[in-house]
Amino acid sequence: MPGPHKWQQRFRTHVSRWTVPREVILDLLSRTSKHMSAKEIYASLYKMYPGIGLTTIYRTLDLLMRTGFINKFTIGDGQSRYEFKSGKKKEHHHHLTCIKCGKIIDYSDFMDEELEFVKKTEETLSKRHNFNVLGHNIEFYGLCEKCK
Amino acid sequence: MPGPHKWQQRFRTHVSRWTVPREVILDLLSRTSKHMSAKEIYASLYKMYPGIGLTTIYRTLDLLMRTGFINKFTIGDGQSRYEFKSGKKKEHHHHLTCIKCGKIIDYSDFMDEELEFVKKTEETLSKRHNFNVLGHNIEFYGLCEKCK
DNA sequence: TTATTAATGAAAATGGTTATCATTATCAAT
DNA sequence: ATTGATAATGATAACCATTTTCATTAATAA
Repeated sequence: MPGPHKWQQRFRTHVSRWTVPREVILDLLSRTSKHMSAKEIYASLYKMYPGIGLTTIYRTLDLLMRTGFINKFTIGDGQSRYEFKSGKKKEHHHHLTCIKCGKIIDYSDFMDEELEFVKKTEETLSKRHNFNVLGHNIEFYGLCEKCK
Repeated sequence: MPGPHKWQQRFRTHVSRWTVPREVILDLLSRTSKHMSAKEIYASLYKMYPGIGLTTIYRTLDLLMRTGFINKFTIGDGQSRYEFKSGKKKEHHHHLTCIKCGKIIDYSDFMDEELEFVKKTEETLSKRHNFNVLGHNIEFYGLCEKCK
C-alpha cells in the first residue's frame, strides 16, 4: 500500500482526503502512455487492489479531471478515455486515430507552429464570442497502415 | 410525403432503396444549422412522421455518415450529434463548446494560419505514420458568456 | 401485378456511466 | 494513540444512449 505521495499536497488543495484509490489511479495514469478507459483501469488495478470498485474508478476519474490532473476525451467507440496531463510542455500532444481499429497515435510534432496557432485561435475566439476558453481537442482521423 | 429528391441519385450509388425515413432525415439535417442528436431528430420528425422509429433514425444516421452525407461527433454529454456535411468549402467549420450548458458555436472565420497548420499536419502525419488521413476534429472548449 | 428482399419498427438486450445507501477509512482534535 | 465527524468507498440497482433481434412492410425489377 503506497504511502504519502508527491501529488498529495497539490491534491489536498482541491479535496480533503488522500486515499488509496486516488493515489493508485493517479499513479497508474502517470506511468502509462496509454489512453485508458475506466474498465481498463479497473482491470489493471484488480490484481493488486481487488477491493477498488468500478464506481470509485469513475468517481475518481471525474475528480481528477475536474482538478486538472488528467484529460478526458473520446474517440467514438462509446467509452471515455483518460490520460495524465503532464505539466511539461514537451509532453503535450494531440491524437491521430484509426477509425477502423481504434488505434491512437500521439503526435507532438510541429509544436511551435501549433502552439502559436492554438494561442492565437484561443485569443480570437475568446474575444469574438466572449468565451473563457479552457482548452482544446485536436484530432486527426483516418485509416492506419494496417487498415487502409 | 416527399417525392423523389435531389439526393436520390447520389444516394443510390451507395444503397439500393430510397425510402421516406432516409429522405426525411437527410432533408431535416440539410435545413438546420443545429447539431442534433438522434433523439432530437426523432422528436422533430414525430409530428409529421409519427411512424418513424428511433431505431431507424440511428440506422439511417449511421448510413448517412458512412456514405459521407453527414458528420458525427461528440461534445462529451453522452450522446452523439450529427450535422449535414456541406459540399461547399465555405461552410467547413470547427466548434467552440461550453462545457457547462453545452452550447455549440460554429466558427469558420479561420485564420490563414489555421488552414496552413491543418494542411501541413495532415501531410506530415500521413507520411510519418503511414496513415490515410480522412479528416479532423478541432474543438475549443470553455465557458460561454452566460456560464462563466 | 407480382416476387424478391432491403428496410422498417417494436421490443428486448447491451454496455457505459451514474445514483443510492449502508459501511468504512481518513484526519483533525484530543 | 484514540476518538469522532464525515468524506469516501463499494455493491447494487438504476439510467440512458445505442444496438440487436425478428416478424412485418414496402421499394424495386421483372
